[in-house]
Amino acid sequence: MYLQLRQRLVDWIKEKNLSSQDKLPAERVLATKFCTTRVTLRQALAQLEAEGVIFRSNRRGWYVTPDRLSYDPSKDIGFNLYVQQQGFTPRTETISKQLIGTPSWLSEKSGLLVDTPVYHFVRRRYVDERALLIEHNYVNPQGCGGLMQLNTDDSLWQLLRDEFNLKPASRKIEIYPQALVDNSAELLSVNTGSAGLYLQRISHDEDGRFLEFDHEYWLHDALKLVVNVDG
Amino acid sequence: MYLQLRQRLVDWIKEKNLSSQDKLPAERVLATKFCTTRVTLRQALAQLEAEGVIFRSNRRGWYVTPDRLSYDPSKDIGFNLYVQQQGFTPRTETISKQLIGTPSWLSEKSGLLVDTPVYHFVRRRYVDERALLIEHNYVNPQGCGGLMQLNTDDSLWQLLRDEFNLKPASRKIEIYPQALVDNSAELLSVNTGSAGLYLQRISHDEDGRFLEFDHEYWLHDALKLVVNVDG
DNA sequence: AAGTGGTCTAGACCACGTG
DNA sequence: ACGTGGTCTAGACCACTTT
Repeated sequence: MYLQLRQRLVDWIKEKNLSSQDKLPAERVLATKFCTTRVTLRQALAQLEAEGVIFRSNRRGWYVTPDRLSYDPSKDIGFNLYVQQQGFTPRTETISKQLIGTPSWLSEKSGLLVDTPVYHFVRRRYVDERALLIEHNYVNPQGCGGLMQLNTDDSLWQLLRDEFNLKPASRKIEIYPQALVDNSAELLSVNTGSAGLYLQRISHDEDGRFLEFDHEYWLHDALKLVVNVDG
Repeated sequence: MYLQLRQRLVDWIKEKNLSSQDKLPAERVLATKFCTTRVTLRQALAQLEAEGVIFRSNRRGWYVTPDRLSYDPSKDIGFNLYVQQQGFTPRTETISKQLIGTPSWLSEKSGLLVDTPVYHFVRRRYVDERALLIEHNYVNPQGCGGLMQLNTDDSLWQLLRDEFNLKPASRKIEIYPQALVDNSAELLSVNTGSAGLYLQRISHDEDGRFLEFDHEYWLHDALKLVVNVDG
């Protein structure tokens, strides 16, 4: 029954010509309109959410999902440029930036000694005013002292390249589906346990020196990764 | 409440020392044990499912999720070898193989003319007897006639390389989270709408000739993609 | 044949977002 | 202040799996 309802909802959305980011009526209204219980309706909505057709924003209601953003994590032209090239409007918020001591897990991954200073940035990125991801950057301050005083609402890599002449030569990227919980879920205004995509990237320069470690927590329906590989 | 229950379940699993692929008790038993409703229990279970802690197999019950498989889609050493290297037991089932006419969507992606013959393989891959993915391969028969008569329960790329001297020179990979529906969901014994990861790969040889197009539908909790990128 | 997971009903309360 | 989504109750039936 909820799968039939799912289909009726899809048809209804198409009929009403709802498009990207448009809001659906309240659940009780929809349940009445489609002659069903709220529970069953919510199951149909959850189905469409899983398929990426609609999304919800924390107690605010249900909306039609925009098209996925294409994203190549092996490039470093910067998020904002990427988004613009695809005809969307980007925005980045720097939530926090500080100089911290290298934690042990980062030490293992980067080779930095524990408690060595390292820059830590937390940023939230939007596309068309929908928050799509939370990004954590850990940057080796060697060679880019003063980075923290600059405006980090654009591409970090652009700053590193243009201001400090730092370029990544090799990158190791890890990607897997992971539920959004705790901080990431809160900052993205989604429920704990919402489907998400986790992306991690570690970059070294041509001398094998650690440059940057990066975590990204994306909404599950927000992006399409595109990678070109040779050889 | 269901988040507290989630935590109690985690603790209980740890206490009982349940490990990879072990079965949890029936939902009604758990609901009684933890003094709650089946509905609330199921919400806690769904939370743990989203986090990849447990998984369910079609009306059979809940099980503890094994570790993720690491997987580099830019390599072509073959699934079976990959899995073995990580200490697991692989298995591949060829569900269907046939020579079909190139459909229009594939024509656009590959450059093959519509209705030109192309090999189509559908395979199901297991790790430790858990079905993790459904794979569709479309192979350009030029240069590998007779491929369909060979055993395709191992690496296709190994066959192409060893039997036909075909090697990919460039690959374009697309990856995104996508709910498992219809055939893929059925073949993997999961409910329609279960979280999954979609992976698509198109390979050309050094002359730019189309070699192979590949779709993969993975369980969301089954893999960790690892890609190394230079430059 | 029994038990199980999947689904559904018809309510209810609460905390949060919005006006 | 109101309406909303998020959560919960205490049942029930069915189809499928397992015994």
